[in-house]
Amino acid sequence: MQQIKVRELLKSKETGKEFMVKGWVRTRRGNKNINFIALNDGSIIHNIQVVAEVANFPEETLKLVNTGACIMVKGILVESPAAGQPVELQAKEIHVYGSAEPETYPLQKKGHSLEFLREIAHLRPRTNTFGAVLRIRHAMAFAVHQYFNDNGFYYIHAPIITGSDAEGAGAMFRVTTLDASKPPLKPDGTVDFAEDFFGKETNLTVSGQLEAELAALALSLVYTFGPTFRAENSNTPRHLAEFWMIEPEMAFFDINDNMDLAEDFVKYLVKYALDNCLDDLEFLNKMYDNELIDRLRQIVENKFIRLTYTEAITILKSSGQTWEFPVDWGTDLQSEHERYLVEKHFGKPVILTDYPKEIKAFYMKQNSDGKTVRAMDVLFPKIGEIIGGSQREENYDSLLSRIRELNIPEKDIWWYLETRKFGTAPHSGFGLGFERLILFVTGMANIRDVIPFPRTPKNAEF
RNA sequence: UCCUCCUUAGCUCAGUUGGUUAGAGCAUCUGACUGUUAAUCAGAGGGUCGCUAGUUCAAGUCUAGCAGGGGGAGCCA
Repeated sequence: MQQIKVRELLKSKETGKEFMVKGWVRTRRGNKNINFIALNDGSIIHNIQVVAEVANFPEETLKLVNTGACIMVKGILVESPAAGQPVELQAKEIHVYGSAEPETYPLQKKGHSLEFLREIAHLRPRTNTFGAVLRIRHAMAFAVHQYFNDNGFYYIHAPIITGSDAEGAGAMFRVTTLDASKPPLKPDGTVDFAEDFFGKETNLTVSGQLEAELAALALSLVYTFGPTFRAENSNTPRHLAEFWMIEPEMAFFDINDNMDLAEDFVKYLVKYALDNCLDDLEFLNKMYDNELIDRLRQIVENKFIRLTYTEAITILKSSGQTWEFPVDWGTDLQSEHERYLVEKHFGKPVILTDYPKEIKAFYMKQNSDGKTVRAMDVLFPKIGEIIGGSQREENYDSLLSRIRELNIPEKDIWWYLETRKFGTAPHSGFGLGFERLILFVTGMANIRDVIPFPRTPKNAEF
């Protein structure tokens, strides 16, 4: 007899037929004569109700069928006489793969706080919430590849170990095989990285963008999707030390093409979730955020607002709000300013462009005004910046002079400069924080609850 | 890293101006119930009050330090 997933079984019309399911017990209840077992195998948020006539099973077997236990059930699928489920499985045979002692199993039938579940991240995938989040996370990863493949993009694997910190996106984690207690020293007393594994100082990547640019200037449309590492001491519900980032890079795209792509891409992903994960979204909508599904629909249906940094400053200055941080042309926007624009003033996602060059990265293309660059940030309600991108500076001389202005060591990125020397092309790209997308789509409030095993300052457990 | 709040039973929390034996709900265990839906009902067990030091006749309660966690800020995705 072939095993069937709960997801298929619940849809099955083949009542009267025998099936085998395997999964983990959520609850068992009942009386002397009959037991009801809610069984879940993670294939769907719903459980199959297994009905066991107590007389048909040895006492020891049913005693082990507690919350958390892993069991196999063979039984006849029947229409359920009671409300709550369309079908149920009339058990003929039950085998316990692994019991879960009720007194010590940490997950109970009742709800747990998300903070507590973070402490038992090895068991939290067994909860409804994390089942839903992890299935949605999978669906979003799949949809990312689907979208790009359908639109002629190629998936590039950017290196995870890097020898440069050219983007300056943040503090890095060093990668070394040197003995930390007695590293080889140079005559001046500093560590001699020439003796290290790669013969130079290396770190974990903070961005695959520069490598993606190299590939875009050959394959035209590319994207990366991989882990990214930032050693910043960030303790917020929106930051991780290890997270996943999606970075498309497109030759022959200007900043407007870039915005069009970003908007279309994000809407595709949200729509994909609504079309393919509605069971899980309905659960999250009910348990955590009553406006979740409405908010997702609004994203898909409405055009994003596009305005320049300069226009945003004007709106903020004339808003009549009192700010903790003053608004002035030339300073970066603070969270309170971004939130006002997205949540109060417009009430929908906003794409801000043309920031002052001083507050943006060296590789962004300068506008003819000499003051601003073709940057774009996509700001979302609740989570703030979900995408950061720009048109890239493709002119060799302009890029080089900006690199020199900022004292970026040329020897580290000679290869990046060479792409502008040989067959340069206008191009653009952006980075989408995958976990921030999942935060938005699931309605979860803390980024540690949308990745299976979060890495944050002082926490690398599991 | 800064600001702020929190830490009491397995979980979620209450605990008065410092006062004698620290409570509740859920979970667990025992019993009842012929179809339950986070089943219900009755009973029972369960505590180094985060750790350390101090103030006091007396500390869950006040003070300091440390640890862990939440929220806000910065950095950013």
